[in-house]
Amino acid sequence: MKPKDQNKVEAVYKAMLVLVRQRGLAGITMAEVAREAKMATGTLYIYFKNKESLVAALTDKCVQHMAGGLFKDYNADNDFKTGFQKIWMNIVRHRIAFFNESLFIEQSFHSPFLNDEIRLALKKNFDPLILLLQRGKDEKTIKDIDSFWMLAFIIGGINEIARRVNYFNKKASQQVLETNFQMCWDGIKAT
Amino acid sequence: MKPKDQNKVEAVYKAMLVLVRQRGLAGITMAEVAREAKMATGTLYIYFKNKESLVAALTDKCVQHMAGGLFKDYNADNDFKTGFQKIWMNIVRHRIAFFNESLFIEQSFHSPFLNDEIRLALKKNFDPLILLLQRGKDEKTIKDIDSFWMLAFIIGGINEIARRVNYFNKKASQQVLETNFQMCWDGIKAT
DNA sequence: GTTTTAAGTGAATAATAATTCATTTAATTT
DNA sequence: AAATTAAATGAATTATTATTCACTTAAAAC
Repeated sequence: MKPKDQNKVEAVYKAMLVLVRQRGLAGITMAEVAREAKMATGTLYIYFKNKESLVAALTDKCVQHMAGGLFKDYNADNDFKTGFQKIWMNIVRHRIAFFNESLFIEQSFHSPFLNDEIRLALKKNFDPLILLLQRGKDEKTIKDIDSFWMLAFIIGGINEIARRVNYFNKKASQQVLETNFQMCWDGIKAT
Repeated sequence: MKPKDQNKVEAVYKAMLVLVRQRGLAGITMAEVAREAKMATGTLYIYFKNKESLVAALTDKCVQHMAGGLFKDYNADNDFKTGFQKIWMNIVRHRIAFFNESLFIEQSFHSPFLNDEIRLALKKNFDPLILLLQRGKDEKTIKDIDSFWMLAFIIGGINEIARRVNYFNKKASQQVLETNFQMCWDGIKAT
């Protein structure tokens, strides 16, 4: 028997991300996705039951991916600022490199497809970061501000960097990232 | 002759914003928009040539709206921080109150519809703010950081506040806004 | 109050897009 | 190397959605 070509699933995901970036979830058809992924329309339906489950599967994958790597190279023994900077850099680099994925999540968030389970998973991504912030507050290293809003401040800035790198075709050099981190840090550090 | 009911255009815009918030640009049909706006499908086509021009018209309107009010109650005689805070508050309040409009712009940004003219108009919105930042840098009140990135820092934080207010149904009290402004200010102020 | 004109209606039609399926292709097994 | 099995194909079908249009309604002109 002829085995399933597992590369195809990846090819479909990649095609979706490219097309959604270009035209939005509103603007793509299964035929286009198949063409972009270099396969026949019918083949799509061997790997995915229908459009809805394709969107759901990719959303899930992107959400998973976003969670992994958050604490990469993080060392709990480091002082708070060092650890926080590590994580900040991890997030910003991920958001820049996988901007299409953030975008896709964002779009599927506002679609007839997405369910509450995925919404919750998205929020849970940041639980470890909230714990870290608590440590910083306990040590009086950072301001005593509700983590919900402090996280908004941190993540908002990061998101906008990724947006601008992608929309305005800017390069975010190490220099630029460090400058941006400095603004973030000065914003949250205890006074 | 029977005159056009100009309220209908507004009703259609409102319906679009409500539905796009719920289901995304991908998930709405002209029939649904008409139903939500309490009119027959055919009536939509009296006011808008087709779906594309409806999306374009609403995007344009939202972009215009976002620009107005940025400098409301701003007094150039005030010291830099006072003036900046005024504008920061204007933006954050607008983004919260008209979150559906930001969302719609965002979605139409990634659609087969949007043109470069609108993209440019969006960017130009912030030109006056960039000028203001320059003043702050000249006076050495704020850090000497490229306005492009400083604006990313400022606007990113604001956007995320608006998102969280809307998605997590949080109330952004004056207290919360002031705390958030403080983080932003500490981030950009000269050290 | 009759005529005229354009708005408003919603079922009918046209266009587009999702999904299926008869057929072909290519691994694997015997 | 023939038989078997499931993947792959893409045209045909079905479903959905945009758009039109013959008709109705209501305001304005006369």
